[in-house]
Amino acid sequence: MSRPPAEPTARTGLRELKKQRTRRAIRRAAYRLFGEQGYDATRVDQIAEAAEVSTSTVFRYFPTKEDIVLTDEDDPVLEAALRARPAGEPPLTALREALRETVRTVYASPEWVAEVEQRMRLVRSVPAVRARLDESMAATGDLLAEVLAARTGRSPDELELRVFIGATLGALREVLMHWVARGLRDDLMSLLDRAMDVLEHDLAD
Amino acid sequence: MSRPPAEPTARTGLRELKKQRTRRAIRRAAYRLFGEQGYDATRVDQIAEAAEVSTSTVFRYFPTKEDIVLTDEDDPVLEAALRARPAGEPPLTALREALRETVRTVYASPEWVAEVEQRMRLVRSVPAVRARLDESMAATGDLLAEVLAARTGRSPDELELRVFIGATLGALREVLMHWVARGLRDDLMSLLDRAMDVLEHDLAD
DNA sequence: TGACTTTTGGGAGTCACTATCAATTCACGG
DNA sequence: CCGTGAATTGATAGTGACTCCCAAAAGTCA
Repeated sequence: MSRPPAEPTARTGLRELKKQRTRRAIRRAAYRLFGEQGYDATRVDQIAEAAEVSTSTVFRYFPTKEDIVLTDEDDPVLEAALRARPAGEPPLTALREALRETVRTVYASPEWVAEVEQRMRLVRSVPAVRARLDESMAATGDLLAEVLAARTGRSPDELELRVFIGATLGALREVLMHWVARGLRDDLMSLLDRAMDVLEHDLAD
Repeated sequence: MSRPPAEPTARTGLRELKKQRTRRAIRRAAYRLFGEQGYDATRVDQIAEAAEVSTSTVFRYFPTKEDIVLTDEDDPVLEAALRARPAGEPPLTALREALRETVRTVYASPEWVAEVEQRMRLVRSVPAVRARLDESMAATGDLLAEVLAARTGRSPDELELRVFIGATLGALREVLMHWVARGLRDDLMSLLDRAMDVLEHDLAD
């Protein structure tokens, strides 16, 4: 896994480091203020001030206020997990296992868990954030379509494939909503399993 | 089906009539301007002016600009169709038939078709409108949960039930997106059938 | 017709977000 | 270690959706 010298990810040292720091500082400040005063009552200026950057900088890092909440570093994990599934495996099994793997990965990092939980609480309470989540899930759908289409040699636009993905993501959405509605107390993996069982067996209940 | 005299829907004559007229005028003006200049380039002031009302009035009728596009009169149709299904019928069949019935109803009215098509075009091109559609589909999900829970004597919050609904609506969303992506040329009913077949058979393809 | 209620218009204000430009900070070869 | 070029930042001035508020207008009903 040696990297070529000119990676597009880690360009030049100090600059990139500071950027990541700023990004984190903004997120941290935002989460703190959201927790203290609520999402709507927190102005972007306040977040900027708390993070010790200018308002313009906040918008340079996050295109919208909702994006401060939803950064979505899970997509690459899901994609990698799905690509790692054996070629012969039926799509639903592959997707199910990839989702399980993603949950496992997230749970392996305590701070990641904390972040996800904070995020989900905002998803529940703030409609705008929820809307943004749906949008990002749609993007995830496009991504999954690409990967699954490549696996089976079909077109990523084929209706049957998209329906399959749409149904699965719709189910996943309900899992997340159910989870957060009950105060994140349930075991996410179990909820996911129950949901995927519904999809696998027969949807006719 | 005779109605009690004091319906909350049609309160008093002239007032209500004018309201409906204003509502329509705003929508008509908005659709026209959106078509001519695009959604983003159309300011709410312009819509107000074209509809010959004040800007405040526009916001009194529609809480957001996106809501001018999405009014969703289909929900009651869907609900009625679902309630009309025989009690013994398995949920997926009932929901499938209810959806078919809804599509049929919409297609029975040419102007309704025109409206839906215009709406869908904006859903495709404007992210904000699409987000609003997702939100309204979530609300539809809550509605369906109530009705289906009542049918089977279960709780509307039960995960399995919500997953079932979420998956179906996810599939429906893909149908709509597929339909609009191909310029609304396909037969919507056929697309719906193909999608429901995917859900019914096995999602494993 | 006249009192009462609902709806409307207009104005002032808030806040997320954009565009722009000068100042600062970092990268890197000499 | 220094100077030049590139990336990043901050400040400022917008824009436009949306809210609040109040006085004028219109509809309702006795």
